[in-house]
Amino acid sequence: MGTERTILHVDMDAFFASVEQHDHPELKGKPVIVGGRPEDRRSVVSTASYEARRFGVHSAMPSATAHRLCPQGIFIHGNMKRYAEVSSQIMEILGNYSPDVHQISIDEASIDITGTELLFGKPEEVALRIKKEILEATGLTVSVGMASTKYLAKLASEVNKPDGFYTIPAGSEEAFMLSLPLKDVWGIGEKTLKRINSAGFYTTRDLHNVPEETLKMVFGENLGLFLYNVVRGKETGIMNEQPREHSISNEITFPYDLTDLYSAETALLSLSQSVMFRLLSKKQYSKTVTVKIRFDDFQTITVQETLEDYITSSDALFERAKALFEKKYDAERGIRLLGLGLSNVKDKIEDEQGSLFDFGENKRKAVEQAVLKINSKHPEAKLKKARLFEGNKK
DNA sequence: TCTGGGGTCCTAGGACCC
DNA sequence: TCTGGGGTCCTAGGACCC
Repeated sequence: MGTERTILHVDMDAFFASVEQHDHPELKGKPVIVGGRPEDRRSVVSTASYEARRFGVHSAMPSATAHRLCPQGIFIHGNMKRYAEVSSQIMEILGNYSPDVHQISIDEASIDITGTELLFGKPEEVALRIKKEILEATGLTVSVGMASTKYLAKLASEVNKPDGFYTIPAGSEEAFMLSLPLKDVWGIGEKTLKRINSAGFYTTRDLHNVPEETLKMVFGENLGLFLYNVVRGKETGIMNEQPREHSISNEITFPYDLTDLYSAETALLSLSQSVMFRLLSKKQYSKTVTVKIRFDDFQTITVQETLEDYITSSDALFERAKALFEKKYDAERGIRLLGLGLSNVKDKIEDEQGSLFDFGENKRKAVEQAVLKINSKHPEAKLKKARLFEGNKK
């Protein structure tokens, strides 16, 4: 006793679409679809309002499909800056109730309110107050789940969406999991569900009937242990630790497949710049470069390389990206997507001595940072490489 | 109607070292 | 001469999530 924790999971309802409906009241009650427009080739839905969901529209669906299902849908490109602004407003409210706020994505967070009863009152009251405060501050509804672990609180928040509140009382964690369809278990996606079904299991109870060792034998050490614990409502560790590593990447899907080397390299140059700017503006470092290529048949491959020294300029990054890309380039295959990422990103170089930059690199780095500074002060004064202009010309 | 973009984590094999 | 394990780093691919 006394070790029970109380976690609230706060999840915005149809976040991007709700922000649009709030900012533009004429959209209220209408099927709003935030994401790519149907006429944009290869674009998808980011968020659909509940009105649009009634037509079967959902996230990640091609926008053209969404348009077919819901011709009266109002398609909006979306404004990430605005969404981020509302998001931080909400996180600030949560921060008033506990120092232990874990933001999971732009529209959800969990907060540990264990032991705050004397300060703020009963947990249910805190949950309802948070809902009310967020509504007053932003005009948006959220769904809140309450349970003894982050994982279960997250599942609880899904139960009465939208504008919901649901508690999994201490002691009934296992019963809750046994009542949950397998497809709703967070962490079991399409592929894993199929795998579980092929092994002859169709419900959480089916899995519950199997000994730990058997699950590990059939599904491997990690997945086996996860399944064993999750159906018992026990801590799975899936949402707990701090991220071990960090990466920065950008990718682009072309409206029409690229077929020539020059266009592909121009795209890589542009990606090198955006990735490097993001890295530099956070004052971070990386020496691992990954190029991602998706071919016209949707086969997706990656080529990766860890360098001796940290990358300090977008030119240097571009050179490495180009070399990696050329290893896999095949003139016979169209290119649908190109991505470029840096992984194992660090905040500091632990050993400056071990990675002295040569003078040229230092100079280039200084220029790069100056450009970045100008860009962030005067976003309209976009200093771009001549080649990018050239690439944009038809 | 073909399938976005930005992430994290896991698996598995090979290299290399002890 | 032919044969160990364990640990760590790296690469490539894949699953999952919002």
